[in-house]
Amino acid sequence: MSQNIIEYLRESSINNLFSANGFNTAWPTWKTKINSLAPTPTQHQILALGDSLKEIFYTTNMSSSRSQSDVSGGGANWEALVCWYLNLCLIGRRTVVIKHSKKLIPEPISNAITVNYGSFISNTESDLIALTFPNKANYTIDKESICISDTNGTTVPLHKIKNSKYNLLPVLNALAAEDFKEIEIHIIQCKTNWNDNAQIPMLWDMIYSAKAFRSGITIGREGYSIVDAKAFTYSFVTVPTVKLDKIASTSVAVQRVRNITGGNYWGLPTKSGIASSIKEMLDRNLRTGETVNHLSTIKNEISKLSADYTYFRLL
DNA sequence: GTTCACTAAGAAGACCGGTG
DNA sequence: CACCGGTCTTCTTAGTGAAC
Repeated sequence: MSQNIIEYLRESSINNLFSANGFNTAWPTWKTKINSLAPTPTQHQILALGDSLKEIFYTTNMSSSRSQSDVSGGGANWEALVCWYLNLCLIGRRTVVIKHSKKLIPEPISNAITVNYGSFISNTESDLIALTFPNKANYTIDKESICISDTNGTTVPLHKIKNSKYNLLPVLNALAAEDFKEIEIHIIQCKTNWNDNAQIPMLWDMIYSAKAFRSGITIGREGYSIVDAKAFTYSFVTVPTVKLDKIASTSVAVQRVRNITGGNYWGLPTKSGIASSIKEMLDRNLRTGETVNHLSTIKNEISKLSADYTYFRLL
């Protein structure tokens, strides 16, 4: 089966979600809900799942007993659900959403988003990262045909020596180093509750959008910086778990995230002055790379859900 | 030299009740 | 209504040792 490096990265990203225990146990319940919302999925139904992500998320939150394990696992699960949904809407395009993992993020990218506070190197531990790759041959041809040299000029072997597994991260590192200026980086900060945590995305967005600091803080290392990437945004996605009547357009929590570069979103239909549906992020931040919109690319790929895209485990 | 499996330690994260 | 402090579990990563 021919597969380009972008779709292989997407597959690896989704498989990584299922390797986490919390997501794996929640999945059967969510899948039932998703199947009822999109029974014979059309492109419109798939995209519209974004309006119902909160509903899907809450199907595993119904039990009245609120144990500490639900609390702790909730955050990682929400991240994973958002990651799964965005990747599903991005099939066939050149954008991949990755849940933070050293195994899957190319080093030039993680170097670029690193914040140095004096000599302290703060890996932002950002939740999700969306990468849009350029329209170049290496990203569209079969991943087995890629020919790329690393930063030392050595050709990167496509497979590991012993077990012949695909050498994903080294290949990505080399590609990202060579094409860094043409790659878009979008950080997607996920939080389940809104009230308590709105400061965090606000502060990180301030840091990333600031041109200069009085002292001590710099962004990027090893020669890579977000200002050199093709685009950079920072956005916020919440469930939210707070009661909706407590959120008004005048609330501090809303004001805090209103102006961040990538926008603020939730797993509900768009509400003017408060937050947009997560599905709007696709058009706003993750649109480039194709001339047609997401509905068109999903429509083209939808028949492959039972073949090339079984790793979404939708069926 | 490379890869895998396993273990231990560290960090992240959500949420709630109390307070001014 | 915003903020703070405290709790507890899960996930990730680094490290070690064994096998090829």
